[in-house]
Amino acid sequence: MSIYDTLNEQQKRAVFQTEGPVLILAGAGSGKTRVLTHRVAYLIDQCNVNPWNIMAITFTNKAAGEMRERVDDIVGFGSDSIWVSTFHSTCVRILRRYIDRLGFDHNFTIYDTDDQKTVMKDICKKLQIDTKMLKERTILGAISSAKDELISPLTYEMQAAGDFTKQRIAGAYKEYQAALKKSNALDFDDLIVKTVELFQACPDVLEYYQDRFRYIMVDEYQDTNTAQFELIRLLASKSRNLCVVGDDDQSIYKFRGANIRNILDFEKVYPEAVVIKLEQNYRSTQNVLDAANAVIRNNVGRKDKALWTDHGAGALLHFKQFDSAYDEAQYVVEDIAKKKRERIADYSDCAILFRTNAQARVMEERFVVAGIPYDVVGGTNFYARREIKDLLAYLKTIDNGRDDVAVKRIINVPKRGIGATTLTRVQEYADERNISFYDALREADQIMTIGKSAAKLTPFVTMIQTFRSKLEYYSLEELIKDVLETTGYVAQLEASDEEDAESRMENIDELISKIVSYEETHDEPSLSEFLEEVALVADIDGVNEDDNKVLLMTLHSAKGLEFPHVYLAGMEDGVFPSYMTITSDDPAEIEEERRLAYVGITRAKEDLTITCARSRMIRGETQYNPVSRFVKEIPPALLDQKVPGIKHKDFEDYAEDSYERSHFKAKPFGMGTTQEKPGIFDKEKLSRLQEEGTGMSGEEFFRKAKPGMVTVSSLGNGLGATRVPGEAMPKPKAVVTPKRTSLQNKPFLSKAQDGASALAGLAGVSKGAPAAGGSLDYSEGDRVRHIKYGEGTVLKIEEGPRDFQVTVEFDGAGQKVMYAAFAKLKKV
DNA sequence: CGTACTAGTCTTTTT
DNA sequence: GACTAGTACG
Repeated sequence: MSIYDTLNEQQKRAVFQTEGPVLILAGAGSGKTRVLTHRVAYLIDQCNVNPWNIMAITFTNKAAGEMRERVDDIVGFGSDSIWVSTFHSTCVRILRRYIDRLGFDHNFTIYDTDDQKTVMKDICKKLQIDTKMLKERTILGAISSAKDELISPLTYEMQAAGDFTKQRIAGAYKEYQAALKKSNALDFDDLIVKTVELFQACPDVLEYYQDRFRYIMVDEYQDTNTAQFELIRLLASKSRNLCVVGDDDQSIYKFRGANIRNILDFEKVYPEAVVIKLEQNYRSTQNVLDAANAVIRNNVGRKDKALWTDHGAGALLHFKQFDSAYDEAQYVVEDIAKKKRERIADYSDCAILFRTNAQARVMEERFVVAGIPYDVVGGTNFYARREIKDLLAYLKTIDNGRDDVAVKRIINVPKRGIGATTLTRVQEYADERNISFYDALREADQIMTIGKSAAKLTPFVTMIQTFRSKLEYYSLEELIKDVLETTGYVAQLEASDEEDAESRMENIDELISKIVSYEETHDEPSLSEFLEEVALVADIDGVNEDDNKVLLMTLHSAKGLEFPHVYLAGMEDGVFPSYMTITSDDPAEIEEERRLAYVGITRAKEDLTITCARSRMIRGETQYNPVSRFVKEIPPALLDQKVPGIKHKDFEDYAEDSYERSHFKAKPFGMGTTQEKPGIFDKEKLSRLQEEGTGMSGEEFFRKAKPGMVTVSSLGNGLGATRVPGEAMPKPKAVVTPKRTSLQNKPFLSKAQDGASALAGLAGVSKGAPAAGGSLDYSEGDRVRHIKYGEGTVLKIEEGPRDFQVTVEFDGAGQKVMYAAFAKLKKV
């Protein structure tokens, strides 16, 4: 009995087909990771391939980590020399070694979207581009798309002929690349592009890696863009042992340049390719799969396949529509609480998936109130928070003085009385001499134009230089603590009476512990490497499956994951599929959304609950949306509840026969423009809803909502979102919306997100002067009162680097650790 | 030079 | 609704 006996026939074929190009079309839950890991094992064990010659590429660090772990489990030796990593880290690793061939320094920095925008702003000013007409975002988006397609500034310029906007973008593109080069920086897209350029320019380097990577495997191949395709093509062109795994039905990253043709045309590029389809699903029940199959069947231009399982039909899918997003959230949270109570499921068995990050909010509020532990994946990246970016900018400056963006970010943070005029002068000086901003600072006393201000700049330079020299014998932990202290960053934060100062502190502590754990887990920790790891983390990477928490995330983040109990929330036309795609005249966009729906449905192992709301607040505007078309594409027999009969004939017809259609037919309701007609909802229901939700009487609402006032927006299919134009809906009176403060700024995937502590954050009360340095009017063993938690006993008081950390056992809320300065505990 | 306030924008999805 | 960039003011 070998480890391969547990595989099914197709999986075996995929594992044993080691030579030449292989395309594995792996449906959701068909065990592709198993195939990949067994394939690696087979190569090493049976084919005597040196682990050193094997490369596996994934899209996220999490996927890479899992793969390495599982290979470790079966191979047992040599697995650390297998190259398992993401596209981006692979490229960084190669570039760190060879980028000098392209005229960069080895310690280049990686710019995130924020940094990119800063650079682009400067460029727009320089090129006198009116950012009202042409936004930085747009330009950067265009540049990013160009890079995804390996289009250089020069080529872009040539293609821009005759198009004024494109010409402007071309100019900006050129300047942007020059600016990055000057700062010795690369953006995300550059990581791939520059590696391809390197391979094209230096055949010896390419050959080195071709000889090294004799067996290449690429996961989630449907998500590769043209640049990534080319990178892989170059690497594999010598050995041709390229095995790609993907599912065209799960291609959901077109907006990021993913080219679905890469997988659809694989056999054209590699005519000798062996194609293997994995259709047996080991994850879900047949009902879940039937639903997924029925939905995805409405797409054209896909490789035909149908998932099946021998798991049995399983439970029906649950469907529920609610009056408001609050009710929806309430239901989901209660349902999870019920499952937990009845021991049907643990918290970590449940995940809530939605289309947009913003939808997490309403859910979060309910979870906090219910006291159920949860984690939100994504949203604002931990490393994108202001205080974290500030500190990283210090580290970057110490690491690479050529990074102008970093230097300018911190030159006056904390305030050093250095103003805009001084900065402009310094920049002019730097431009004249073609030196970096930081180098200009070093010569501050030479800059005639700034006069006395030079005196403010010199201490900054001295400080940075000191950090640099200390770095020789310093640990990174010591460095960051030194930075926090010497710059006065913490002192400033403590002195500020900003509401979120406390959560900022927590974030900083979180950063320190990340640095510490980085140092602990790496043999030769370096500042550059730390900064690089930090730049390349994905939201999903931080998810810890061992925590017993409900996970909230977007459908995009959920790809590759599975949960026994899945809730698909916000299934409304206008939300999902999004308004943008419904109004778009490119039918491919709806298809991409449908693939996203397919991804969502197939995340469920046992139980799938689909919910939607009749009304929902989106960007401060209440919208009324019909049930998502994707729900209507699910055969009614698979749902435990009928998709509600909306009093609109066409709509009903559409719902009724959608399952019968092999493909989404021409829209039954006239395309597009804004039409004046009353809403499509049952008037009574809507009236009741208005009364409950907005405080307006049903009468009043309908007076405002008469035809001519209510706009059925141009959703193309006439089913649109209705709203009262130009008039913001009054706040729902029945619903308490707690102010979010520290929750918003909570450390990325913070550890203790229990209800009580989060509730304290929601109350947003912690202001006040810090007690640091002084003494406390209570001591260990004393009884104290906290504004939110009530009374408790002080267990421990520890003197931290900048404040006392007080551990209190509260009578109601349990044990908490808090900063004395913020907790404002009163002795009783 | 630093701040407090206002007006405008926005993400749909992310390495 | 929330966040941000820009401006007017001290």
